[in-house]
Amino acid sequence: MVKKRGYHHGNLRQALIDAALQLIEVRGPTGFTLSEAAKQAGVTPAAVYRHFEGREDLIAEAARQGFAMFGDLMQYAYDSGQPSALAAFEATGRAYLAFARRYPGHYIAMFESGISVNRTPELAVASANARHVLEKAATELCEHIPPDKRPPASMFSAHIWALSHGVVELYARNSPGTTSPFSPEDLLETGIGIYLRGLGLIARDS
Amino acid sequence: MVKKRGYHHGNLRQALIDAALQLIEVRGPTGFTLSEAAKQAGVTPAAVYRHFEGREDLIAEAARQGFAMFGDLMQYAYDSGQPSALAAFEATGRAYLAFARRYPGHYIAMFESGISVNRTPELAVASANARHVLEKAATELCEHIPPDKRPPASMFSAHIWALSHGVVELYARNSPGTTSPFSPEDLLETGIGIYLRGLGLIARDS
DNA sequence: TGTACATCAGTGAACGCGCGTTCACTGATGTAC
DNA sequence: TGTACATCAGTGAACGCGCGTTCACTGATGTAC
Repeated sequence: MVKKRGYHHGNLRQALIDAALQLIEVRGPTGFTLSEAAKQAGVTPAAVYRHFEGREDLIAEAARQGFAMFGDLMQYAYDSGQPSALAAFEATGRAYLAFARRYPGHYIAMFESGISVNRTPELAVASANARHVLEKAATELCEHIPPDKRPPASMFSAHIWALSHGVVELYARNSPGTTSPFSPEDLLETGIGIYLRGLGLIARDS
Repeated sequence: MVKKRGYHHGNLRQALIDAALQLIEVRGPTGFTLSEAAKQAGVTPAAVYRHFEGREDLIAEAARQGFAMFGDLMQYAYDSGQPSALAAFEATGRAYLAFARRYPGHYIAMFESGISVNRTPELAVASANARHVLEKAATELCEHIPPDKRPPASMFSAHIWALSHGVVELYARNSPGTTSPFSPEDLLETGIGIYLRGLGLIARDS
């Protein structure tokens, strides 16, 4: 609970977003209600309308912040792997899963809340930026493949995104019944490893 | 609308399930309400309780039927590819996507509705059966890999399941903004192809 | 430094709504004789 | 074949609930003079 400064909250806008994220994380994308987020921020539901147009707008902003962090994290990981295209790519993949693990509320708001990425221009920009980081890493790595055997970079990155997302959804949630003897991190790392070997990007025995 | 036989409906139970599936497909996993499903089946909400314990129970049964069909479809595809382990495996993968495409309501009820696969014993069995088909195909294909380079079959099948699920969620929905120049079918087929090449199961140039 | 005043972030009551669920009931169906 | 009756699938009214949203308001804040 944030320390209140008397009548005015101080930073209600962000407090509402944080409350929303926590509710989404605990109760799932459906479990979020505007009223409850307001209550958790110590405020009347009506106060929300000073800062957001409504319920959807609140989720959209939470998702936007998620995409912004997501993009930054992947960008940072990408940079940390440079100048090796392979290292940069693998770091980016790991960053994907790390983000989903550390910020499940954001991840759910971004991918499972049902809000369109085109709902607001800001959200669309943040989402496109994040996508671009992964695509850049994929494009760069693609250049190490002989052109005649090279898949389109957008297909490459779509494969990796799909694999990462699938691992998160099926194995990194506490989704009951869908357990696996392997950790999501292991699954993603080995999966990407085999995939890259299939592209001839890493040696067969490494 | 099903032809009614006077006062009694005839097959209200299945009509409710079908209505639920259609609503889930159109409105998303959140959009489903018991009342609306009842209305669509031409019946009072209270009538639902003659056939189901409540809202959750209805979704669980819809998901169970989905898993049953899902398992059957993959089993059929698997059989159709025999005796080639590779052909059987690839057919099973294609069947995964085909199911998600043709029965989106079932797919959503199964994987996105938030109901636990352990909610009822019948649901758990149906889900385990479906998983088993994919694992069998993976195990069989694994045997063509030299034991020292062979990944555990459960890891293998987890990779494929994750990739398939990711492709469905990100590219096979009309999820706005997440478009790709490639069809989901292409994405999954090429993705699995590269992956299998990485395992040495198909030739590098095929 | 002190006062008047504009701004605006919050209140609290109210609304209409659709939800899931319950209950006593009714009337169609099918079976025993 | 006809009748009495048990079964049970549906009705319809009612419930309490929490939701998102609106509105006129109030009182804290900060600025101009």
